[in-house]
Amino acid sequence: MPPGPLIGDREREILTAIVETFIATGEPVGSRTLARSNREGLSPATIRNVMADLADAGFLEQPHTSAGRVPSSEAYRYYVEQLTGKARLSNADEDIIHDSLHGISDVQEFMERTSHVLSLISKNVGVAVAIGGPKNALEHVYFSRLSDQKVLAVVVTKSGLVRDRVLRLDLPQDDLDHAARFINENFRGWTMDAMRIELARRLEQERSEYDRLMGSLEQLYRQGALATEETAQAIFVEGAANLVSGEQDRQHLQELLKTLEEKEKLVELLSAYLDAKQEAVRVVIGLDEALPSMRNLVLIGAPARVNGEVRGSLAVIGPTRIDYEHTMTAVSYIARLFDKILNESE
Amino acid sequence: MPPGPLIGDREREILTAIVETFIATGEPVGSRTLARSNREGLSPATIRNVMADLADAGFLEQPHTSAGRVPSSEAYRYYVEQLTGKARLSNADEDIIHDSLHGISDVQEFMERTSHVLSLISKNVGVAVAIGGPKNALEHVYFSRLSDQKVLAVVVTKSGLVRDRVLRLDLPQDDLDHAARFINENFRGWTMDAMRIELARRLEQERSEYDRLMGSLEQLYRQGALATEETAQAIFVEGAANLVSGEQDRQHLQELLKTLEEKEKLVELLSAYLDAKQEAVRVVIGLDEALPSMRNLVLIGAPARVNGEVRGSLAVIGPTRIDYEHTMTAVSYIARLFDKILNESE
DNA sequence: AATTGGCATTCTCCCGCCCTGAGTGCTAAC
DNA sequence: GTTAGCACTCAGGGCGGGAGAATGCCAATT
Repeated sequence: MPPGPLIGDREREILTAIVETFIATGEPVGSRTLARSNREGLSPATIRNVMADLADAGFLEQPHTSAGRVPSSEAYRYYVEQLTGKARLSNADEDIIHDSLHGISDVQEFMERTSHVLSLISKNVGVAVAIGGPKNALEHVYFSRLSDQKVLAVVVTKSGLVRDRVLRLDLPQDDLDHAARFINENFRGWTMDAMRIELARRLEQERSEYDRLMGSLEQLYRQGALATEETAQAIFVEGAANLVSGEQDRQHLQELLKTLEEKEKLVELLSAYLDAKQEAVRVVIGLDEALPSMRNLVLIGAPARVNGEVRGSLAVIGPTRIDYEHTMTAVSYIARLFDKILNESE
Repeated sequence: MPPGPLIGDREREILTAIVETFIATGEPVGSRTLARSNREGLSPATIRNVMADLADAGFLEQPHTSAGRVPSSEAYRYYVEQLTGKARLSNADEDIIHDSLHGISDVQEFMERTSHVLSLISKNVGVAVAIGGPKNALEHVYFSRLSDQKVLAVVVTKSGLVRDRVLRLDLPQDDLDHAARFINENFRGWTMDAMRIELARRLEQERSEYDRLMGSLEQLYRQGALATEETAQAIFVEGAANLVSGEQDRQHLQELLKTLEEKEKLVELLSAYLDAKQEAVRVVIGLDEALPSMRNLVLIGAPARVNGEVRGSLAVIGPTRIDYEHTMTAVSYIARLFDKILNESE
């Protein structure tokens, strides 16, 4: 091996071969197996030498002395990096995707279906989040009295997120209508953030003089009628069952499933690793840094954009032994589709 | 044993003892263990005789010759039947429940939290469904144009279910407003079912003469703006991870988790076993009749009513080895709470 | 100098074996 | 009706001994 931890052609080829056969078989791969499958006729002994080097460099690990080698996290990272990204989805997969996502017009529905589709074609866990960030533009609001104590507030944003909540509030329908009209006329098209700030300012300003409209607005505002969480509006997780076959340790499996049920944690995870700036698919290897129960799992995700604006993220969570190329292609395909489908429906 | 499959006092006592220790330990229970724990000093031999009788009657099964006995489904049914139902919830449990369900005012939110609470205190799978049946009374509807091609339709029922959907429809806001006003003025308080039937009748009647309002109504109706599914509006399942420790067979576990992800199947299951007439908690042993993947599981559920009207159902799904008394108490406690909490907020 | 063949060595996994312990069923005695 | 005793059955755990797969190293080969 040349000086330094640099990897030459031969090493690279063998490393990817190891990673690929390990992904395929799930068992530690030895020099003999490798020699057979390798197109250039290298002898097991040669390969052993290379493998020893790779092990020194931290790319391979040995479960025990007389077992084959297993790729380390570093190896997976390296492997993913040198993928061409030129792979295409099979027709069957494309059909599944199009059948499921055809004719959808709002973000939440898209995400719901997407988590399902992703879990289906990746045979792993599909995750999709619809984000209602502060930059979201207000389409309109709508208040309606349900009963003495309850008011239904519906906030619709331009991005197609609908948020309804029931408030404990006792205002007559007339006042509600006035408040809604005021907001719709003054703030349509504003970002939710800007709207809230400006509204708060005006409320402050006119606090002294009593005004019926301002009174209603204040009450509504206080009760959070206009809040759209900065974090997720909706998160969809599907295919948890697929992890059963992979994970060996019973205890661990249980923790894992518990974590997948805690939606907030997952949202954090996604937002921690998938940032708005990134363009394409990102692969995160070693999720246990963020969530200990997720050791041995990887995340393959991408932001979902419409006209460059992030509206959510989608991802597959699976074992390190996942089919990287296929999953990455699928995720990126759906991410692009997201833009296309929601664009034409707006 | 007296003639016929009748069970005497002695038999009953031993049977419940077997069921209880099996639930506690999870291992086949033998005559010796039973003799020790039994308050009246019966010898193992005597117990053996009784056990043989019980086995003949179909209440006990033997995994293999030299193992103890395991209760059959029949035994569990019998056991549940003879429970007094007088048990009270622990303070800790009551606190958890009240903390989680305090101050909730709509059905969907209640159900969401309930599934969580149930899974927490039963340490099994908590399920809760909010039903928007055809008997649901219309509160009001609301239509709003989102873009050229899209219309948001919100239907609110008296029971507090909110259903929004985005339609592909191109009507001006004015027409939408007219349509909404028409429906609200004419049909407020009608059941969704009756409303749809009557509306269809009127549309049919006035089909010949062109009317702008009727035109809009027809389009909205056609697009399903007013449909509230007869089945569930929302189903919440939580605690699937709890099944991991119980189920031994890997394959089976996987099927099980898959089934739990298929919400429709679960709704069917609940509606099949929990009928509106029943008053209190029902225990269903042997779910595999309905869903094969659910062998070895039981369902402990109850309808959730407000003022006698069914608004949903809640249940715990767990292994046959579940703590029946505790779970039944919890389910019935929350079912009663449902009535109380939603009553006072209306 | 890079490859390769050979060989001793080191492990895990699996199979068969035996033994132990728990539990039953039956029979005879109380 | 209850109990003690006893022969019998069977799963599970511990032990031992290959078989098989890999490795590491060394010496031979190109």
